[in-house]
This record gives sequence, structure tokens and C-alpha cells, in this order.
Amino acid sequence: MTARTPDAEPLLTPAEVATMFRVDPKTVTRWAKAGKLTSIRTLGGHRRYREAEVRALLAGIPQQRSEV
Amino acid sequence: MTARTPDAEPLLTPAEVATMFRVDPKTVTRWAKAGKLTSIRTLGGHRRYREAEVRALLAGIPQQRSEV
DNA sequence: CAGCACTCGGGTAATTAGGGGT
DNA sequence: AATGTCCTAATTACCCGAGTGC
Repeated sequence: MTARTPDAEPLLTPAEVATMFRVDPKTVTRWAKAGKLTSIRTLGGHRRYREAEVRALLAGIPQQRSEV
Repeated sequence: MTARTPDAEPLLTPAEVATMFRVDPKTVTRWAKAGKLTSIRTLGGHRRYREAEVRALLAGIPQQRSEV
């Protein structure tokens, strides 16, 4: 099947990321603002996070920084 | 929305682990540094502990030692 | 359209990390 | 060797009202 899958990367809500790290959703927002986490914004201003990146960070895998 | 939880392992804060063992949170930190307890770090450097591992230790279940 | 849970902001307490000393 | 305590700096948690997502 796999009807239509417009290259959509799985995204997570702030609450989901917060649950995985056992922190407050507000804390996840701070990480995004600090550039420690890539955030994608909805048209209304809400943040969404890349599942792959979150899982990598949980595993302790250092992420690549876009140059110094 | 009730944020569904994408396979996230239950984690505990240092204070929670300390309470369960009736020790100071500082002591829990030392256990983590000594490698006696698996620690997952938040992006801010704070530690989180695996609930399953903590409960196993509380139950007196000997953890894997790399032999003597 | 209405409703509810979630997120967005800011601001202020409470924890935690880290080293040092008993 | 193993804990508990003191200190400062950093990080995180809970307070509010208003807006977004579905």
C-alpha cells in the first residue's frame, strides 16, 4: 500500500520529547532556543522536533554542529 | 492530544532515586560516576536514571559485573 | 462554531552539578 | 573507600495569561 508518503520526517511534539528525557516541556523549548535541538515551527509558532535527532541525543550521540 | 509516547524508557530524577535509597542525591551522583548506575544526561548536563535498573538494584538483584 | 489539551511567552522557586573539606 | 555537608553557578520546574492545534 503505502499510499502517499511525501518525504515526511517523523516529528515529535514538545510533550513527547519532554517525556523521553523526563523533563518539563518548557525545558525542551529552552534547548531549542539554545540551538541544542533542531526545531521546526508550525505556522502558528509551535515547535516540532526531529524524532531521529532526539533519539540520537538520548543515546548520547554527539550531534554535528553547523560549523563553529 | 495526550501525547502518545514513542517507546520511551521510564527515567527517574536524582532526587527520586535518592529518596528510594534513603541517601543524599549527591551519593547517587557518585554511584553514576563510579559506573555503578547507568546515567542518561539531559542536554543541560543533569542526570536521569533508568527506573528498571534502580528497581532491580533495590530488589537486591546483582548487576552485571565484568567478573573479578 | 465551540471546546479542550497543548504550547507559547515571561518570571520566579527549587534541583542539580561540581569542587572542596569532614 | 564511602557519605553527608557547605558553597557557587548553571539548569530545570512551576506560576500566570493568551494563542494554537485538532
